[in-house]
Amino acid sequence: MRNKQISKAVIKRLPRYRRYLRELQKKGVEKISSKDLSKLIGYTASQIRQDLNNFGGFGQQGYGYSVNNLYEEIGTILGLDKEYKMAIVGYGRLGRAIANYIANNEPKFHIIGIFDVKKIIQDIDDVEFDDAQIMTCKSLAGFIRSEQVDIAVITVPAEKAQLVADTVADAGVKGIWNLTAVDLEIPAGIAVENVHMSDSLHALAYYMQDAE
Amino acid sequence: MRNKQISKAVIKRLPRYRRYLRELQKKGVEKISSKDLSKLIGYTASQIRQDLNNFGGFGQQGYGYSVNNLYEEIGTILGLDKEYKMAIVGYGRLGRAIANYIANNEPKFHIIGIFDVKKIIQDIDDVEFDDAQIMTCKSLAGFIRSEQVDIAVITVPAEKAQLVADTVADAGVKGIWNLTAVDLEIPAGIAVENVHMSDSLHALAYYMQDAE
DNA sequence: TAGATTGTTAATCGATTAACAATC
DNA sequence: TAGATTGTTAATCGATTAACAATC
Repeated sequence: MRNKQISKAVIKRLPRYRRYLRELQKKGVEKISSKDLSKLIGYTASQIRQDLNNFGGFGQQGYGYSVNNLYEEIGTILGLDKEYKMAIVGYGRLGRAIANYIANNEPKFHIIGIFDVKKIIQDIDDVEFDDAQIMTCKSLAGFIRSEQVDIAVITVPAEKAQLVADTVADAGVKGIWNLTAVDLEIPAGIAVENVHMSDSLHALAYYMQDAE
Repeated sequence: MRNKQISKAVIKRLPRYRRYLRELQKKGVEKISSKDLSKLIGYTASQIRQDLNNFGGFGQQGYGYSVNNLYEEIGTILGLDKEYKMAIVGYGRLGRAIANYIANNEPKFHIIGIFDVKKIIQDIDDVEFDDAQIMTCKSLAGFIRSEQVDIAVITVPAEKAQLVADTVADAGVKGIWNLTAVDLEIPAGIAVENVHMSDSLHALAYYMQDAE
């Protein structure tokens, strides 16, 4: 547990800062001021400095921020300097899309197990996931315990989601990434992040009324 | 354009209210007070009443809210009483997962066109999407114009995302649902909603540090 | 009517923005 | 050194919560 409680709004902005810093890095930009970053990212310079100073003084007066350094620092704050063992539960279309994304874009996150109601003999998409096995859900709890899985990714149908969550929580995962359309009840001490795609689509419908 | 500007925080909660009301509806619950809804959904009763009263007085003193009525009202506020024509741009694993989700769960959203760099002769997943054709991206702008597509769903690789956004914006879509890992620059008057899955995963990593 | 619960105003809390002294 | 820009405190703004009169 950290000393100061950082608001969710701040945490939600960190990955975004990191993405923009990565782009700057790619372009070979070495330093950036909060003012220039503000123009790029759309937050006020003041907010950028406030956000970063929750975690330490990463800048230098009169100079700005080192792009490389700040990128690394934010990674560390987020915990992206560590390695994570993941199990994907539910290997339908969404499960496969997520597995593919992680395998190709998230080097710190390792898919070590894939679970589905049926054992799928062969990955039809023919992708390698750190030699992850595809297993039936029966072996889920045992696998999480024995392999010390850190994160369970839940992509099962809505009506199965809570059952899966209970199982993986009980088996000792530290985090749950919930991609189903339901809110899960999770014991305190286990982190949960939701990607509610339907909520996002419905918000889009709302904003389209204003548009034209 | 509406008279009062409603904050994004409120809009983000509406789909969630609607989901819980749908569950109550399924269970045959006819009325609910803000107090009971609060217990269920986790927002304060005060906030629930404030949120709803941005749009009108849907309740009745001494009684509460009619579940059916409130469900319908929120749907109308969100614009879910209308029909939307959609084009999916990028038909990889994520595009297929999204197409499948929409076809099976979102009756008001109609996929009328699917675009990819290559024309895929046959949908390998063998799903019907309102007879949507699969076409190459070359025909994208023309299709959007002639078919009056309302929403473009962007699931192409990050480096192509802005190009696609420019194309569909220019061709006259009213909304863009962005599932790529980049932020898009979109002309004012076109609604955008982002599902940044990688940001969500990175936030999860952060919260796992507090957990244990 | 009495009890319950809304709709709405007022109070509080937290987050964002502005300002500026510190300092590179 | 002079100029630039941070780190941080203070001011403002907006969102959430509390309170209660209105009313079903």
